[in-house]
Amino acid sequence: MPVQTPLPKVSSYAETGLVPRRAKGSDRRMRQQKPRTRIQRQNRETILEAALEVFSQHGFRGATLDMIAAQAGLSKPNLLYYFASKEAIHVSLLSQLMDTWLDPLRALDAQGDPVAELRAYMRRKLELSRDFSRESRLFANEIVQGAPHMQAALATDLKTLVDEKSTVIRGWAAAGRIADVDPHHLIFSIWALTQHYADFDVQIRAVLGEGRDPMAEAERFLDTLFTRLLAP
Amino acid sequence: MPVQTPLPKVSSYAETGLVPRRAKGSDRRMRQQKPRTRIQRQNRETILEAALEVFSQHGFRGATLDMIAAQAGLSKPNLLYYFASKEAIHVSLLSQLMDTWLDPLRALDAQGDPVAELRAYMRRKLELSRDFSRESRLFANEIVQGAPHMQAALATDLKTLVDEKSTVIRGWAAAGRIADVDPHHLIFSIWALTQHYADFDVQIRAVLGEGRDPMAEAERFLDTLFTRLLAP
DNA sequence: CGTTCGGTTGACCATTTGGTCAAAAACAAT
DNA sequence: ATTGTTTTTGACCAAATGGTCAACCGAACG
Repeated sequence: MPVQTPLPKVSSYAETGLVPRRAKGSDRRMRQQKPRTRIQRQNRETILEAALEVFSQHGFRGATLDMIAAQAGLSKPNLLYYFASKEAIHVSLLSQLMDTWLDPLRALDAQGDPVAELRAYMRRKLELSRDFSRESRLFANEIVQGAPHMQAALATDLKTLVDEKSTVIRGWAAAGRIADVDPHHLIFSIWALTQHYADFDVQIRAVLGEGRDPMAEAERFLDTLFTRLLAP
Repeated sequence: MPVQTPLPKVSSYAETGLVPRRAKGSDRRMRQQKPRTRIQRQNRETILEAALEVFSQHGFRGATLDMIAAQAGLSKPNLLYYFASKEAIHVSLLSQLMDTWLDPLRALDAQGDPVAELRAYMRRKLELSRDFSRESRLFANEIVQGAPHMQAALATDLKTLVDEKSTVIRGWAAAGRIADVDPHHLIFSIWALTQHYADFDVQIRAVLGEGRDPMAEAERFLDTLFTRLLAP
């Protein structure tokens, strides 16, 4: 049994120890990209919502189909009628998430005011951390453990978008409209600082103690931080 | 079966689903705080090192005793001769880690030059991320999932130390020796920015592409960032 | 040399868990 | 109502996994 999991291409069974198996029954039907009936769309929705709750709290391995089924109010075999496997639910959740997650960066406008654009990006990311902390933790869990299901997406979609926006930012720096900082690391710093408030929520609350509002304080602090960092 | 795990005091079996059970055989002996023989000290060491490797890569639930045993080059029953349970290994690792992790902050000297002290703290944390990335990921895994084994330590040891250093920093700000920023969030930002490079390593490498040195670049970037943030 | 005791392990066990399946409901179409 | 299709589930299964235990090994000590 390999202890050092080799980095997989797209989807790894190494993590779960499962051997890929042709699913037979429902699989054929579920392969249809678009769920047909209303009940299908609705149940898939319910399952994904439940799975998000459970996966984000326990990680992939820590979550069980029974937990997800209970949370969704469905029977376990019923889950597997809508998704081919536990892994399929996880992957579905992750790929769906990726889009939402990148939207704020896509919105960064090369024509806008540089400092305002970057601060707005930071604020949008912070809002995501506040309003979609489960999604953030799901993502964090995945990446911390080596992104066994997302490697590909990171190196393609994500990299492409980041590189593109980095060019814009580099342009702004070259024009002297913001300070001369490395665009990639500037973006990393926005990710790190905003996601930290979602992913390390327990720690932050433990340290701050009762009666404080981490997110509200974070917004003020980060606003100051980026204003000072970016000033030309 | 509860899907929503209630937050436990110190050590929770809820996560594993196991019911506490009196260990009989080795437990009595292993309760002795200090390992007696050299071989005991050495094997415990070996096991913890192996467990660190495995836990940091797969999380608590994702790791198995077989993986750890294989990595350590010991048999599974032998692991359980030295530690009462899988959980005991995990807890041992975490409490050991806590100290190392806080050292850099402890070293923050109220008598030193404010900006230099804070930048040095940041740099020490970044070095930890570089040289002890497994420890960082172990910690991240634990916190992201709600810190089931560390709640207490966070709210006591950690909070105490952070509050203490926050007072120092607030003093510096009040004296106009650094910019007037919230001390707690300043510390959070150092944690977030440095640990991000360890915990999200895969993502960072995927985005930067080949032939770059994330840590070296991070050091320059973060130095700029904190210099600009802290300038009075 | 034999006993003792720390250390080690093969075989085993109970539970958990992802997944299957045949049959039953529920629902639609005729 | 009758027939066909989709949805649901109780009962199972095989593999994985944390943990146990009785027996075994090896070296120190009398």
